[in-house]
Amino acid sequence: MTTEEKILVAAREEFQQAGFGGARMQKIADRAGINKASLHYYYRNKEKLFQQVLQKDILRLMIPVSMVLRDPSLSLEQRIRTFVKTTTQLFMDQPNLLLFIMQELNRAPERLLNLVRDILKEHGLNDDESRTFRGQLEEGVKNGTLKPVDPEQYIASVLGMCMFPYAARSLVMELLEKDKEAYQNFLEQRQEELITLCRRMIFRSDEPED
Amino acid sequence: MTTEEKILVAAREEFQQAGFGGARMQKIADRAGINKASLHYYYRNKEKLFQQVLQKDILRLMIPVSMVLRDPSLSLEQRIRTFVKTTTQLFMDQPNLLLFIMQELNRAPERLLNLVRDILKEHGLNDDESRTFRGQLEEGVKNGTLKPVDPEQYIASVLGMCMFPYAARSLVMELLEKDKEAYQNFLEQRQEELITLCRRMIFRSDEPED
DNA sequence: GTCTATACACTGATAGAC
DNA sequence: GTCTATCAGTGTATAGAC
Repeated sequence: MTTEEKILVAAREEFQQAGFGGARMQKIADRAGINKASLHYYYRNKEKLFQQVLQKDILRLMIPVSMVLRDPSLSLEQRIRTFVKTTTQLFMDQPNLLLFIMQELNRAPERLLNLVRDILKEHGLNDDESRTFRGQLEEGVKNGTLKPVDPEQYIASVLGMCMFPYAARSLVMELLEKDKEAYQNFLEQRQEELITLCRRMIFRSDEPED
Repeated sequence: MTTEEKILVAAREEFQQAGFGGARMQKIADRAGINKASLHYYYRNKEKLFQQVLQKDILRLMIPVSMVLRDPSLSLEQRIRTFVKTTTQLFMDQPNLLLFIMQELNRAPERLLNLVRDILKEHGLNDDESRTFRGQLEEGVKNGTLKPVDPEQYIASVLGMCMFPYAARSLVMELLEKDKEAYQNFLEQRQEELITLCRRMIFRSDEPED
């Protein structure tokens, strides 16, 4: 692991935990096991370092998510399963990733939205709209295979169901009166249940069709 | 409006936007239209001021939410409707409230969880467990009125569906390719759709029963 | 490339006049 | 209660030796 990488890892931890304003260059240097001056040697200043970290994290979140939403090879059924699995895996691995991005996207939207758009454009190369999540939902509603639903409202719901318990971990923990261990358990069991619940909102039967 | 209140409003805006570390006492003073020294006259230091703001905001969020979850006078059907309506109204009014609390709850959980617990204890005086959201779901599943579901997983899902589009506003906006105005529209239409979707996950029919 | 030492700006907080 | 002036502490960033 190069010094450059060690710095990025250390910086990510610090930025995710403290936010840009609360993060301290000294702490990042400590975590990375180097001197504060070396930090400025690799990344000219705090802002540049932050940009690097944030860009990497946005990629880490947006690429898998937007891919699952648009991958033309997936059936509707498979897409739901894949979406649940992908997000669960991602946030089990990176517990603070989502909230960090939500935070910074909210703090300075104009600075980041162009970046996000480029990522979505570059990695969402599927131009067959009928083979996206949205397109499949639209078609299913039109021909009556699915229960009537606004595709975008449904997508937002799936996003919320999959992501919110990770982003709002402490809040949900308290509302459900669970401790850390019980909540971890809860999240692991959630995958199966999520698929069932997502299906029920649109499918006419609880039985899978493919 | 007293100076004290003006400060709290100004401080909330600044803290919500910049976080504790990024917030500047000077900016709070400017927003409140007073001098920086007066800030310290009313609230000894930054930390105290922050605590005041955060406590008020936690109350603003947790009281209505936990009340809807436990109010013994609500039927299951009514509870879903009320939950959707309450959260929608709250976040339309206070767009940054939820994300701010998620942020701070994540940044320093140990400092805030006791506060949250006290609030929940004080305002969740319903000791008839069978008349809570959880209790009603449990009973419905047991006697077959409802589709089989884990009550807590369902509650977490409803929370996510209602709250996530507000907390992750920019993220969802981009994934759905909407601008600010279109997204506002989307959120207004969402109320109706939310009730339908929440019902479908547990009720055997789309028709309301009461 | 990595260190020590230091410059420089900023911020939270206080003293004291009015 | 509200202001001006100012201090002390901290944090980013750089200079320069090795």
